[in-house]
Amino acid sequence: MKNRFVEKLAALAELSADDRRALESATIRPRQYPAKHDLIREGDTPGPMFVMLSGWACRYKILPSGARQITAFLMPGDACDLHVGMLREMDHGIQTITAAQVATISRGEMQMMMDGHPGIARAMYTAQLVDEGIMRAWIVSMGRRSSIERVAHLICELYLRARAIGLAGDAEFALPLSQVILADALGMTPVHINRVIRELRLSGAMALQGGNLKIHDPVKLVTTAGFDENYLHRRLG
Amino acid sequence: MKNRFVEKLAALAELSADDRRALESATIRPRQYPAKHDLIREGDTPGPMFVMLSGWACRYKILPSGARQITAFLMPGDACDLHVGMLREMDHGIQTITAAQVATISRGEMQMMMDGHPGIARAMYTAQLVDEGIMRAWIVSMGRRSSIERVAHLICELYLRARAIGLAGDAEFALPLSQVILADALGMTPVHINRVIRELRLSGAMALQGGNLKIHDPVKLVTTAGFDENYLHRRLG
DNA sequence: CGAAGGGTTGATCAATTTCAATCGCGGTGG
DNA sequence: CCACCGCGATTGAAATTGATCAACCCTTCG
Repeated sequence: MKNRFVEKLAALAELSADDRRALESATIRPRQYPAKHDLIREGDTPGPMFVMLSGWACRYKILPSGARQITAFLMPGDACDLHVGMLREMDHGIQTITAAQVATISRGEMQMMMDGHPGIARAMYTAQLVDEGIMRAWIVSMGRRSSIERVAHLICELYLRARAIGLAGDAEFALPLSQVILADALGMTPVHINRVIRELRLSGAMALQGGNLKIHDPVKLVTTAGFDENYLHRRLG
Repeated sequence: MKNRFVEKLAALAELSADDRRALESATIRPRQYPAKHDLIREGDTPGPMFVMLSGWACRYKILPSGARQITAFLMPGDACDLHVGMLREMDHGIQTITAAQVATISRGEMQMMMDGHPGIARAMYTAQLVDEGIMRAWIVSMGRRSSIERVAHLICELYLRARAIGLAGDAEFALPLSQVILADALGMTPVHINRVIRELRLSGAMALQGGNLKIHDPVKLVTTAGFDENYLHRRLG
């Protein structure tokens, strides 16, 4: 059973066997959560760092109107909030989407690990930069891409992220996101998401059904998304 | 003449006199750039860290269609890309909006400064967290706020940021952003920005003219924005 | 069996973009 | 000195995207 956290960091920076052991022992005791479980809520005092070992989660914010906006998806291997303990309170919540195994690492423990393992520190900082790049890409999508481009772009991003951690097949991966969740992430209505997905299916680019996404025409998908994978900064080989 | 960088960091974490001296000497020799000057372009190899000492700049991305999306505004005191030297190439550009004084700090120098001055390290990490909070707030705005709410929300953010660095008066501050730039930041058309600004003026909430923004009715502005300043994580007095 | 959640579809409505023009102002070359 | 140019702001009208409202279907699950 692979440790997705170690896998992901190893893809971002060179890790020694010792680095890997440290990361593995820090995440040896994950907790299991059901779907739709709040790991932390807006207004809570920040606690330890979360590490997703399996399952998906999201950051989200609820507006006064009751509308929800998802600001990030967390996939296996993703850690969140390296430094967040410095803040007084959370400005958003984090909730599981599927059942998930989540490890926690205290701020002190993480600090010690990064002090003693420069490779880990490098990988964590790079992961942070990638996350920021993803946030910027989301801003670009929301601001300047049409609904069909937005959906296609998100699918491209999620496919590459899934593939980077060994969760995607050749042109297919498990995408456990309901249309409501996609709508909340992309700033659209579920109704419109549904139509856009149909349009992408009819165009032959991709198909999403039963939590499984198949990319039928990668070139078409990438061009309709205007996707440039540069921002994900994946290390070669 | 105040050093806005030191001011800003001091507002985020306790800084000793020695910390301040270190920051000041690192930014003693800023360069002057004209408006609309690219500090770094998408595709460039990342260089040193930039520190804005005066003037405004923005991060931006150009899409294949030629459309531009601004993903962040940089104001005096803002530094960018603490760790960005780890990446192979920039996934976006940074351009001055007004004439600006910009200091550069090499990655090595910054590392040494943070190693030797824990207060500086704390302040930098907190600044980073605030920047991430701002990005998330932008995503929320673009996804789930109407155009008038978006504009009002951005104005609230910029006012508080300006005030935090002593650049805002009681209910007024210099906002050197053209309607085209606001449009590129908020994912709208300049035409519509114009109408929304008029609407906000007619409602008595605020007025923007000649690069100066006056808040006539703070309560109205905040409520139409649905603004919650929590995410800016400003330290108490 | 009934209810709930997720997906799908049609019809209508509203927000925003697009297109097209005009205006004012500061700079600049003749 | 002044006509001309370019940029930013402003306004109107038409076109379009995506939201809203309202069903209906299917599957799962208590």
